[in-house]
Amino acid sequence: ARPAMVPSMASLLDGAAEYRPELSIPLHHAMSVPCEASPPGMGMSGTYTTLTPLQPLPPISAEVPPVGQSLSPLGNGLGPLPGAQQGLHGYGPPGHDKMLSPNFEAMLARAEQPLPRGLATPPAPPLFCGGRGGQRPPHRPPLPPLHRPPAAPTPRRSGAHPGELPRAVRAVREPPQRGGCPGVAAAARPPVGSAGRAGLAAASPPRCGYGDTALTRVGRTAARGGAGARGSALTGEMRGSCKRKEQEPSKERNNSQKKSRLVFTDLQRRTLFAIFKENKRPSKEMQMTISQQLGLELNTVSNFFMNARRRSLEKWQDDLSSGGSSSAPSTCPKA
DNA sequence: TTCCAGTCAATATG
DNA sequence: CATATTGACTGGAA
Repeated sequence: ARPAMVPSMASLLDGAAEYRPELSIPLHHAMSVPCEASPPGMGMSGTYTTLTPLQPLPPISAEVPPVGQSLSPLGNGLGPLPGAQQGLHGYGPPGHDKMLSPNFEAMLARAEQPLPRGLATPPAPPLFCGGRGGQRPPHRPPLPPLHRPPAAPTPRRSGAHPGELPRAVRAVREPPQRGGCPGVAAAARPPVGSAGRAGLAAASPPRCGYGDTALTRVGRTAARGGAGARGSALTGEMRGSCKRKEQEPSKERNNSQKKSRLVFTDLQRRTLFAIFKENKRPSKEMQMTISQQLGLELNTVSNFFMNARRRSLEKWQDDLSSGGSSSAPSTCPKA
């Protein structure tokens, strides 16, 4: 009983196939998402996630041990997601809400960049140029209240995109870690209490590229008792935000527990971006599936899309205001 | 209930 | 070390 899956989605995430020769399945090279903005010399084609329909997707489960969720691949051979939505529906029709900023592709491009690991890695161009964030960017005045640009009318709750869900999010595979760190992805979601990785992280050199992200965060993550804690556990406490900033910083901060920010693995990031590119607002079911397949929490996935939507917009506005033509360069002109 | 804007703070990068 | 990036959290609104 597999509801229609989004073919586009599946094809969407193609390109990563090469990572796993063993699984080498003819991926639909038809549309590797990112190619458009891929930086020269770096086709992301090689670094993509493969969400092909009906592909065995053991990788994730293997590399990203879901804390409590079983990432059963929705596909052949793999059991249906346990609680899950075998029948995902809700994937917006591909290309549905394309409210991407013209430059958004840069984002994808970045996401698609090959792992920096040892390879010639192009300097990752800043995606959301000007990345603003909470920290007042020295060069960037606080963004004025964003008034949604006409061009990107966010269909509030567009009733969900009646789309199909890519059964896709299934065969996500971790690119071969060039450095030889197999299964770094696992770090993305360290099993609760997986302190073991701490050592690894410690050993790893600090600056690793996205590809290494997983490792990068491990150290702290482990320290905090596992990323699993993220989200729920940390709810509130460590996150001094908005109004809560007043609270004493040291107070609820469980002493030694420094909250570590989750850093998506290359695979996760790419997959998410790829999906985002197709569907800015995946349905809940879809998000759940994605989360399961990627070994992330639903909140995380949800946050990702939320941030992506917002940031892609900001980026866009930014470009516009900068006088940049919307089709501006994928790279941040400013700065 | 979900989404968003505003923010924070951990990370990544130069 | 300074700055940029980005995942996450909060309160409020729809």
